[in-house]
Amino acid sequence: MQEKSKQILSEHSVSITNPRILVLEELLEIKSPITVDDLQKKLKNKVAKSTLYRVLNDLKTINILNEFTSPDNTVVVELVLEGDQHHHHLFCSDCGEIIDVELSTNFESLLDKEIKKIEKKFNFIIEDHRVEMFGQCTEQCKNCK
Amino acid sequence: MQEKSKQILSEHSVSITNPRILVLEELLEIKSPITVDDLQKKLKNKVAKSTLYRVLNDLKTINILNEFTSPDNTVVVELVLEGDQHHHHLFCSDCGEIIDVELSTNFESLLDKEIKKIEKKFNFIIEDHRVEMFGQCTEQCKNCK
DNA sequence: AGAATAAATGAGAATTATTCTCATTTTTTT
DNA sequence: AAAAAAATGAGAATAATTCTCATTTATTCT
Repeated sequence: MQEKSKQILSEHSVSITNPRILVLEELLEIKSPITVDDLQKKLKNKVAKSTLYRVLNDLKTINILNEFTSPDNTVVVELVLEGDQHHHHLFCSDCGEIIDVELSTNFESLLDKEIKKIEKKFNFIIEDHRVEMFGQCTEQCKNCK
Repeated sequence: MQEKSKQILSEHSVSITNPRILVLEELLEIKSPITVDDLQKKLKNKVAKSTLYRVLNDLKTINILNEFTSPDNTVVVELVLEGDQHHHHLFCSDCGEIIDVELSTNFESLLDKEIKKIEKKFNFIIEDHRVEMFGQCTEQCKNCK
């Protein structure tokens, strides 16, 4: 993981420093969305708070960090590497879990068509989209059991 | 608008107070998504900051306020009254405008089907969804001209 | 309608999340 | 290995939101 982290940094011409490696390792490890606060806890004492935010901004800059908010407006981050599958998110209001969800390729292409219509209608260039789904896991997710 | 605001409050058994009327009037007037900060400015001096947040929470509680975040994680609110058309949002990264977008009923029903598959797959009850689209208006929106 | 009760408000303090500052340390360049 | 450039840590500063509490406003109960 450490090697992979270094590789990612060097591929993006970002200097290789300990905090960056630690944050990347952690994000690679969990490989699912996590709140900044939880990430901070996982890195407890190893990376200063200000540095964590800076590193996250660095990762955003090189376009490998997806940032969004949970239904209660908490910021959530997720590593998205080149070649990773396009996906969406499912939020559980009971336990707070956020699950990565891939929609069928057929549906995605219909969505693309729908988006082309919207582009025309509103004279927009649309370069990205998100589908978010909200509900409750039925007691079997990691946190609920 | 004042009458409508009072009606909305009484329909939801929320006591009718001046700040609540003022906030509702403003939201009814603009009838599109607005950041809390911009809303605050529009109500300048008429409603205390703490009260504004309280009133927004009241409206959330009675389920007529939709709250989400813009791509830069700023909180945005929007009044959603019973009977209002289900819609989604289009964000312009140039001017920050947020546009309400209705997708075709045909597409929405396909999305519902897709969501049913997700419910089964992840053993979830999904009760709501959002489609967000990100791009740039091509110089003709309110703020860009 | 008027008194009594309950709820909401305003002002600012407290809290939380994030950014900024700057002296020190680490990394990169040469 | 030295010099230059960049990143870090600690905590101060800022921004967004919630909380506290004395006062005001709304509702309830004769």
